[in-house]
Amino acid sequence: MLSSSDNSYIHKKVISIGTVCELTGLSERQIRYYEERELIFPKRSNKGNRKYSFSDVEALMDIANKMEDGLQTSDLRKEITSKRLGEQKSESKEQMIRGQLNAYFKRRQ
Amino acid sequence: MLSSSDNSYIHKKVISIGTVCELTGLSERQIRYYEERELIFPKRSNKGNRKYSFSDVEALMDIANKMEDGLQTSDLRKEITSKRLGEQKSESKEQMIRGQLNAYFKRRQ
DNA sequence: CGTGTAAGGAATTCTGACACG
DNA sequence: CGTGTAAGGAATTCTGACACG
Repeated sequence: MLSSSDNSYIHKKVISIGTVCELTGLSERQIRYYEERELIFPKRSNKGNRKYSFSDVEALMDIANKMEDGLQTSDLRKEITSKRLGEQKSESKEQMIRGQLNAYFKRRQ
Repeated sequence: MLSSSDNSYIHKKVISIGTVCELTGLSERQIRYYEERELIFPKRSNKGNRKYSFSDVEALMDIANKMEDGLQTSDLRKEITSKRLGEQKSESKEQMIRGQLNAYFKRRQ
């Protein structure tokens, strides 16, 4: 029971950051920052250029949505960790609620 | 009955030429030349950079093999056209034989 | 015919830092 | 905390052309 399908190409790291920006609507700054916070893990080419897979792109779109909902990168980091431990359901429910509350108060400002 | 599978990502043109070189072992020059001969059709980014799909990469590896077998780009061009017309079998058989003969004589030189 | 290469320019990407808040 | 930006450098990509054969 895998969450992401194992189509030969989805995990190949071949897309450079500019193209990822176009696909996700995120800025380079945001994408690099999410890497710094260990939410995504691009490969590096010989000369040091970041290379992303389609699954990275999917992950980034998910991250973008959750950030909009008011979650913090630390929340998303925990989510990734707890996914590994199989405790996803209860954890993410809390975070979903917290995010929605955050978003609510942001709009009220 | 499609020859290439329709996995969401295989046809997305997101790979830049340098990465295609790494994936195929071909030079930039060769890849651009095969485009000039209308064997592949990359997209262009806003600023004019070529973007290839995984299916383009597969096509290039096929092209590379056939060029090694002694076929010419014009042969491969015909092959593509005849594929569209559904006359693939007889045509490609001739070309295969021609290619093998060419390769044979090349080695004899 | 198919491919290498030098040429010059334009666009891409990288890092570390300052800024705001 | 998350993101924008200016800075300077290095690597990428592009086109048109000459070369060999």
